[in-house]
Amino acid sequence: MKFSAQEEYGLRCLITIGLKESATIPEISREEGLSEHHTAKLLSILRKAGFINSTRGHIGGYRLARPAEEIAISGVLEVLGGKLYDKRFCAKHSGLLTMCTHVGSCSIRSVWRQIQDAVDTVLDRVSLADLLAEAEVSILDLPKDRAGLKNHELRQVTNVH
Amino acid sequence: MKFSAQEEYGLRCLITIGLKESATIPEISREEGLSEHHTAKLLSILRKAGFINSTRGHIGGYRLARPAEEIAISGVLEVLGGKLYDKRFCAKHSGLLTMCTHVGSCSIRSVWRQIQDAVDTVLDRVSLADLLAEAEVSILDLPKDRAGLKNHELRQVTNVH
DNA sequence: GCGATACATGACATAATAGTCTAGATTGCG
DNA sequence: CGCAATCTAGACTATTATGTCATGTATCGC
Repeated sequence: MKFSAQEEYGLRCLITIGLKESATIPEISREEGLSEHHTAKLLSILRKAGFINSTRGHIGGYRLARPAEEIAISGVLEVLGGKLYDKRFCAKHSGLLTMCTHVGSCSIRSVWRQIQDAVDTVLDRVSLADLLAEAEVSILDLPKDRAGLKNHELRQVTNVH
Repeated sequence: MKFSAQEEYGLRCLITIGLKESATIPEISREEGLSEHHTAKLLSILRKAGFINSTRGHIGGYRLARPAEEIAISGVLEVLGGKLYDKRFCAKHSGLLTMCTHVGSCSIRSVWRQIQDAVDTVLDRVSLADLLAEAEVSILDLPKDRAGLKNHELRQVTNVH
């Protein structure tokens, strides 16, 4: 069970846009250390899903389509990485058979569902606004705690991530 | 965020062994609808991780290395599919940079951790014994509820999976 | 209008995952 | 012993996820 790269990077891009109100691909790309093409691809997914709006042209860029409070992280992750346990799951895992052998007696399915529920419970409580608030606090805290530290020193303090 | 095929199939194989006390590759392969080679690969992972023991030769096969009560599903899934959020995660997702831009201010990391905790809480409560009990009950229930139904009828009742 | 700055899109290349196949080693039985 | 049933290991292939690239479209300011 893993988070996909698309979930990680896509969510980061969304946070960047939220923090800056408005941002262009080159800006986001620079901030997150992604190529512009890669960034464009991720933003395209977020835009098609209705989380952000785009404006073309000289002073164009992206901004949130709705207030951050109304953007649930669960929805964002679903678009970027799919549902953990979706309806097609069992159909896709019937091995060589056309039908899963466990019809009517699938004890694993219940575990998957429980996990899905637990994850949903966490995610439904978190909106983009929560993440933005957290990011802002962290940035403000930084100079106080770590003023004067070089990058390689910082790495040790924070154990990288 | 997805379950991997290896997690799904590997766990199923373990359940089959638990239910039958002892099972061979051809048996498990038949029950789960997997090729024998595929089954062998999955069992090899489970064996190396110490969940099952193997015996070669004519009357060989696999059996649980410990009582099902002592086999935590969390451990099994970790071996089959890795941790959801492990230490190398952020290092692997720094994009083109050698170091993540969010050192010291990573709001996403906290979401990933919360999800990881929620999943762990669910999984730590479940042992292989719980899954075996559930599987046995389901099998016993079947004839009562669905006696006389053909496969294609069953499919409709149970909505496949 | 035209050039600079942006976004849009789909084909392509690369890497990770999933699953197959070949060859070999071990054990029990007659 | 020699054969059949069983596990073991690792190379190979196919599929999917990731990320790049080339090309095209829209908007603004001059």
